[in-house]
Amino acid sequence: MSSRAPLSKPTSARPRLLDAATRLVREKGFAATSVDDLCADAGVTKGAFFHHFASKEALGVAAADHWAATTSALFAKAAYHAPADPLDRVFAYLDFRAELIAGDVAEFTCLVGTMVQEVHESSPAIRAACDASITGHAETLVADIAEALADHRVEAINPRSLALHTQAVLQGGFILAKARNDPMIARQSVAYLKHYVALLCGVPVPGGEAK
Amino acid sequence: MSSRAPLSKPTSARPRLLDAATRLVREKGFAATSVDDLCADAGVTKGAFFHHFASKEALGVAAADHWAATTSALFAKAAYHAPADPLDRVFAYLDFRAELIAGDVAEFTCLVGTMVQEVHESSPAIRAACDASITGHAETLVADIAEALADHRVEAINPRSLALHTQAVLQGGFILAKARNDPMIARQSVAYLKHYVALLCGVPVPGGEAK
DNA sequence: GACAACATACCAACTGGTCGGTATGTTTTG
DNA sequence: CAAAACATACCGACCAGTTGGTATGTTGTC
Repeated sequence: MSSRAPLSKPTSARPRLLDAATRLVREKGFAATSVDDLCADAGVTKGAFFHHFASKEALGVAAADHWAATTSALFAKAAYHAPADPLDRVFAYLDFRAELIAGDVAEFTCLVGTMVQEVHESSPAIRAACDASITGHAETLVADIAEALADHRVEAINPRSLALHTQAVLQGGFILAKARNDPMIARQSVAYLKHYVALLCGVPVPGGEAK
Repeated sequence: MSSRAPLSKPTSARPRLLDAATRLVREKGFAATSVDDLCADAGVTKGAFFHHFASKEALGVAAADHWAATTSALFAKAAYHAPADPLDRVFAYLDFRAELIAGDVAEFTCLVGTMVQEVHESSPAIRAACDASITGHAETLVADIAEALADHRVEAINPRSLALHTQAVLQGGFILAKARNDPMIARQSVAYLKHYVALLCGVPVPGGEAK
């Protein structure tokens, strides 16, 4: 999608605009975030914006790609990969996701989930970039889930489908957190998902379960 | 909120604007739907719009209230209340929700879930109206869930919390359906939720479970 | 029951401001 | 000095909201 080489100095306009988009779009949504807003937040002029991005839509695609890159780096280096047992890794992943749900709503919610809800019909390019981010992240869970299910002789469940379900639960938790202005419900939904995986594999849910 | 007596003829501007909002906001989002768009779709003039609604935000609140009223009427008369056993009613509710997920994305997704994602920070009034719609619907599930859990000696689960979780799963399914442009993932998430409830209560999941 | 006083429902034209985007510069860098 | 990386100034379209009006009731009073 982008053959633009990121060889410029790190304080250049492009990365600052992507950071601004990551912040502002999660706060206000894509349509309500104007190009002027982004420029003001990033401390660049409109000329710089349209030097780096052909259109606002192109920025949306780049922001989704940027989000995919930064989140995949975050999850790649996270500690939940450490446990030797696959099921423990799945539990650790869910615990990690629950830990991330804290503070202000705009800080823990998902950029691509927010964007795709608005533009899924009007912008096929942004929709595809958001899909790639969500589906790509789900794909990183498939191996652990598949091993965990196989270890516990669970045969009726498709690992890829369950991985996508985990993302649905997270996205839904974010929406209810926004509606109720309270992160708790999102953490609780992750806890329910963890409980489901435990029941599925016939093990006690690690770390208590009062809800 | 409105002391306006609905004595006027049924083809007046107000209900047609609410219907237009229900349709257009689900397609394009709240910010991307202009007052002119709404007027054109409803076949009324801008003067009529601002006669009935003080602002675009006021229409958003009214649309959320209208959504709460129409959906609660739909669910109140649905057949899933028929089974004598509470757990069967919960399963029937989830089957009903899965049945509704069909056709074009904008036809089965949730107006208030879409709206609240965009305006949760910028408009407290719309956020509260959307919260009331979601939380109010979840509340209609609490009694059946509580009875079902009690019948099967499940004590560690709070019925109200589980009711909210069902709504999170649905909202998350809608987002993934938008991202992937495919309703299947949303129906599948409801199937996972049904499976969870079955495991929780120690009964076989009714109606098969291949995923 | 006639008529003034008022209320509701709507309309066409308009306003100030903001939108995404462009044209044309100037500065920085290899 | 050439190209990339900006900055300034601007454009037409569109935005939410306002204006001053009309047509059609409804209501109170004698």
